[in-house]
Amino acid sequence: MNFFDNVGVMAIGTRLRMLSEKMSEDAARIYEMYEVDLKPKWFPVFYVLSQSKEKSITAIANEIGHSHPSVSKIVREMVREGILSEKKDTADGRKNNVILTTKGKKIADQILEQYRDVAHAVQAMLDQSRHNMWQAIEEFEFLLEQKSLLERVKEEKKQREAEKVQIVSFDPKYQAFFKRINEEWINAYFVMEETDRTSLENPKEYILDKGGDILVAVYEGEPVGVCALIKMDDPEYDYELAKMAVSPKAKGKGIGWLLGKAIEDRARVLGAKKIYLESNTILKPAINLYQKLGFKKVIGHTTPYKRCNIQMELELKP
Amino acid sequence: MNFFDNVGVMAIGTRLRMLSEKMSEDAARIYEMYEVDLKPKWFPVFYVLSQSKEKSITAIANEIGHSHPSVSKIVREMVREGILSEKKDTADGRKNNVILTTKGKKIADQILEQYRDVAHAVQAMLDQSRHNMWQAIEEFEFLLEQKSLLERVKEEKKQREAEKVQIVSFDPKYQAFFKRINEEWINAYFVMEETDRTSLENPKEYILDKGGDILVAVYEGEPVGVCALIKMDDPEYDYELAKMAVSPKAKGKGIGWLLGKAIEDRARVLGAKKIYLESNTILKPAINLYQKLGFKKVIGHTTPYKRCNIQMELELKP
DNA sequence: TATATTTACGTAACCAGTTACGTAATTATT
DNA sequence: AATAATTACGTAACTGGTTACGTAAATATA
Repeated sequence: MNFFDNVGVMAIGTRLRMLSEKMSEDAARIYEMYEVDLKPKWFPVFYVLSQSKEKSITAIANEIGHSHPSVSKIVREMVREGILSEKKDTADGRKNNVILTTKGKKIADQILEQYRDVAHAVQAMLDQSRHNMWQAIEEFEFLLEQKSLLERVKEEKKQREAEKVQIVSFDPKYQAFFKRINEEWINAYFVMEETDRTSLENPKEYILDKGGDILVAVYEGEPVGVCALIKMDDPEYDYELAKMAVSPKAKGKGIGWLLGKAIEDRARVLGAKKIYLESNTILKPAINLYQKLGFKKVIGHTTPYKRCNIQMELELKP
Repeated sequence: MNFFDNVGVMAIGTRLRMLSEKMSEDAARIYEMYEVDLKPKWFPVFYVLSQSKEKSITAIANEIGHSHPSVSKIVREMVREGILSEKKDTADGRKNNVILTTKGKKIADQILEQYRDVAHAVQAMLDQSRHNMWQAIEEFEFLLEQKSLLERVKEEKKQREAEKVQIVSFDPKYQAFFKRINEEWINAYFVMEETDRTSLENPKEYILDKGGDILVAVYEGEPVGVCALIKMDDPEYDYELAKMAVSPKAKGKGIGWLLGKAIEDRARVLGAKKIYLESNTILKPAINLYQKLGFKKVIGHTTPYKRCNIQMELELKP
């Protein structure tokens, strides 16, 4: 079965399951060999009860990392075999406290030698390995706790896709996209204003010819995002970042960030010291992005747009 | 959940299963993220078919290490989704050849990026670990192939129990045991002969007083095996190993070997150069043991016992 | 004190695998 | 050519877990 050699780490989950199955198979026969009347699947429940007096179903479930119905079923089976006994908690009528019977305690004694032998055998295997599996599992679990596999893969995807995104200068062929993509988000949250219409319909006249710039994010040949840098007539600010929009189907590729960074570079080339923007706090992902780009909130500026309730600036270090 | 810290490597199987479950959980959402219409459990089947043209159910099962009913079920599901198509083998009417449909092939193209991202993410995790889990699994599987966990545990058990076995000199209190345990195996396979009766009933007179010896294996205070060294009146041999018997309930603890080794030492102390024995080839485990102890078959000796059809000797190096 | 929320736990249904078994086709043997 | 053994595969039942959901008890809140 050289399947795993070919498919590689992609199937690490499957491989783990198969290894665990192979080991559990032997487990049943090991119990038999020691004449211990315990099903392997009972072991975790049995173990925690052998270490403590009585425990409720959920307490056991939490300790061994099973769901409570699973523990419930296992306990029922073990009660039927006379290994455990149940009794309602006197203080809390919901709780079903479980405890080892005399028979159960006898098994706990018998099983001690089995523990020792199995632990020795497994330990010997681990010691013979160059890569210690027990510690490997521990580390792997730790890493998964820090960041799930899903998140890790998501990041890989984003990074790979970001590499396929190109930021290019505006070209008349992007005019329709530039207009549509901005109208979309404005109409979704607000209403179009006159200022929007003029600049979206005549970007050359109202943005480029005035010394501003427009950048377009292109993914697989298609425009997926835009951002404008508009020349301002202000003593404090040179340029305004505006008309930033990313196509919904291209979200999650880090395009906003790439556009923002490219606009920042462009402004720097144009000799700007500070850039300005206006937005609305209901656009949470946008505000978030601006913050990640380094923009800080400022107050005391007037705006021609009704929809804006927040102003931000970014100081450009050369 | 510090359960595993307490119970240790005993629960390595359970721990593997849980880790694999945690990973499979994310798998479903990863497929979703890539908009690939594939259930994670379909992946192994899908993968082998994407690498080859058509394959029969059992061929797939063998390759991915599943049972054939499992593959059969998965294939049915995938056919229902239009990912695979089946057609009877023309040469062999029993075979059900499965192949990717056009839709399936399209998925195979889509999934390539997912492979890459997942492989990268997992590889990054492995690279961050001091103990590489992928290689650890590989090594562990290799070790299990060499010798199963069951066998390893069996050996541990045997060794531990052998340590609890003591070999002591004969004492009249073992007389009843000496007689009974030998009668048992003789009656099971043969019939008691006059020579048996006299030596079993009067070991002092017929064995010890003539310069021989009897050793008893004691386990947890109980006699569980015996072996006699009988002085011979022969130009070639000094002593005969005889009346070796181990209690059935104490089998598998290596008691025969311990007795044999102890008898060998005893013979050496008594100045023997060679020891002799007679047995019957139907007693396979016994012959096996004698061989392991170093006895070699010899021919040309007469025996007072009807049941014996093989003679062996062991040369004692000082 | 009445009501809403949370907690403990059991039952039911599901899931992804298995083993057991039956049937039909093929291959080997007499 | 007839018969036996093997192989391919499907169905059914089982296994060891899960999630979903309902009920009853306990606790928090108005």
